[in-house]
Amino acid sequence: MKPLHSWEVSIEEAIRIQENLKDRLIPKKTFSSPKTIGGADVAYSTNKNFLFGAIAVLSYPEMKLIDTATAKGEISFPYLPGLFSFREGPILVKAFQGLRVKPDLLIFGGHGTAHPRGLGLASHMGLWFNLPSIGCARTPLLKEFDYPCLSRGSFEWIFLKGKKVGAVLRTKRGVKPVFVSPGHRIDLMTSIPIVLAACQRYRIPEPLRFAHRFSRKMMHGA
DNA sequence: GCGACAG
DNA sequence: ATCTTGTCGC
Repeated sequence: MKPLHSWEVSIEEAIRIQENLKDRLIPKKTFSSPKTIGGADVAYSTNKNFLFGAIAVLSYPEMKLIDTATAKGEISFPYLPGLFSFREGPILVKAFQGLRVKPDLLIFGGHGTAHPRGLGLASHMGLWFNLPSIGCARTPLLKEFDYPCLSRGSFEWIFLKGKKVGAVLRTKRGVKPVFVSPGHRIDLMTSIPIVLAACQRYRIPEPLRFAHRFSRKMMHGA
């Protein structure tokens, strides 16, 4: 795939890139029914110098592991809420290139459009890979939302300037909800049932759980 | 200026 | 994110 831009940019340039890429997002479903779903996650070494990206591809809706790829790299961008993709993006691109089976859709451990400038990690990487993508974060970034009731599947909207940009979704009864928002080539209403279906027994979608496990495994072995 | 702030 | 022991609950 062709790089959309350089990753070695200043904070000001990164923000400008986000504002430009935002208009290229396709906020609607561009696929029929996904046969595979990938999960992307990154682990950080204790010494604070390296990071390890992992992408796991699972069959959908069976959620059986089909393929996986990992990559190691040096941390080259600080952690700044709102600029997360510039920190984890490069290593995820590297991991993605090692995949033998490309997924029909990708779920990221971060936000999509539920982001101050409408371009979280999932949106950014969805554009980069030109794939439908969903953001599924464990904690909120935007603050305008209510908590859903305790039953699995219930949700509340996340708002940004009066617009619904995401959902606080209860993926497991009585357990802290996750924060779902569409990334690229998908809409919010389509994203919710997909994330729910990807959560079999745990709060976190299976593709993300696999990716998390593999990224940590690589970190310990390297 | 101060607090908030995905991982 | 990562560092960590026990501990409460299904």
